[in-house]
Amino acid sequence: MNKDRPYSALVQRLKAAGLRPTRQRLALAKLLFEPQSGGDRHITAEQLHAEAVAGAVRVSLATVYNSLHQFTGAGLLREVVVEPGRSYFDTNVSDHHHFYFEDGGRLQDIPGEQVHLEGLPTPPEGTRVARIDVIVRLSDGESEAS
Amino acid sequence: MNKDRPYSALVQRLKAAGLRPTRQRLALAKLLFEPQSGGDRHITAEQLHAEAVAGAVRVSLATVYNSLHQFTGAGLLREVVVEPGRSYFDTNVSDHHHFYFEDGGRLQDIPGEQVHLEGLPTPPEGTRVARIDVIVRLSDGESEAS
DNA sequence: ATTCCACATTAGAATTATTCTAAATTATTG
DNA sequence: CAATAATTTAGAATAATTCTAATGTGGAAT
Repeated sequence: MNKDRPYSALVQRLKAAGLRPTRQRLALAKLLFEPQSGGDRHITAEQLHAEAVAGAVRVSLATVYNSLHQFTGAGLLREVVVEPGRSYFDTNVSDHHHFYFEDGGRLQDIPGEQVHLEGLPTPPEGTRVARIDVIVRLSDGESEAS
Repeated sequence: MNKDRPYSALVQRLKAAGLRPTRQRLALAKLLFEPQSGGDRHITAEQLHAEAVAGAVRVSLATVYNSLHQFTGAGLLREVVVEPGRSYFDTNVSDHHHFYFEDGGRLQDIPGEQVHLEGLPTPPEGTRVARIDVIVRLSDGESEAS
């Protein structure tokens, strides 16, 4: 009784991205993009896999990795690298930046509109700017200047 | 005939950092910080280990990792994370940013003075900004706007 | 509907970067 | 020079991710 109504919006998104709307991709997309379960999220492959398993979705870790990379390639996700040996995937693909809480390893979005970056040199000949990442690393402790 | 004159400047740097100037730390520091061999460098543990071995320095990979982390903790190096699963160590610890060439995986410094970042929100209560990383990711191909 | 086939999924092995462990070595201090 | 504590080391262990080869599945064509 929940097999008959496909999540049409998600199906469309996947199709538009050239990805077959398979059972597992749909389930993962739902976890990632449906507002009630997610909204803006920063999630690792392991975490998403755990969520899927907890939600009675049968999907392998390999498929979670495959899907995350395919979604990223299709512009549905953005990969954020903050620490060596662990990748976060961000469901917010609009232009924005991040706070990173070093104690705890959590990420938080900083809207892109309010931040202005000036004085960057022009990229070398033959290259173009694919993306600019700004990561503000935070530690526990009050800032010193009063 | 090169054992008697210690690289006093490096010895001092290590001592000042609370690290014993051992044979291997000294050799690694030389590779990292001596202008002729290095200057501003972005290097991985594996690369540094290979250089050491090539230079007839007997040092284990574990010690290279240990030393890199100790140097980083002491403020002699800065760790730069650009891609999952690989850490670069930057011998330039002054305030600056990076170009990252996605095709090829190379890093290049962008001097900090010329870049201005405005409109960042104040960090949440109880935290302070440890560092701000700006990574401009470059792909091959000319920028589209003429 | 059934068949077919390219695309997807999977379990488990393999790989890669890094960290850990416990023993051997070495720098420093007395 | 001996004692002590820090350091180094080889190799095992871990962690995240990717690969592989076999099996399963979506959807177009019949």
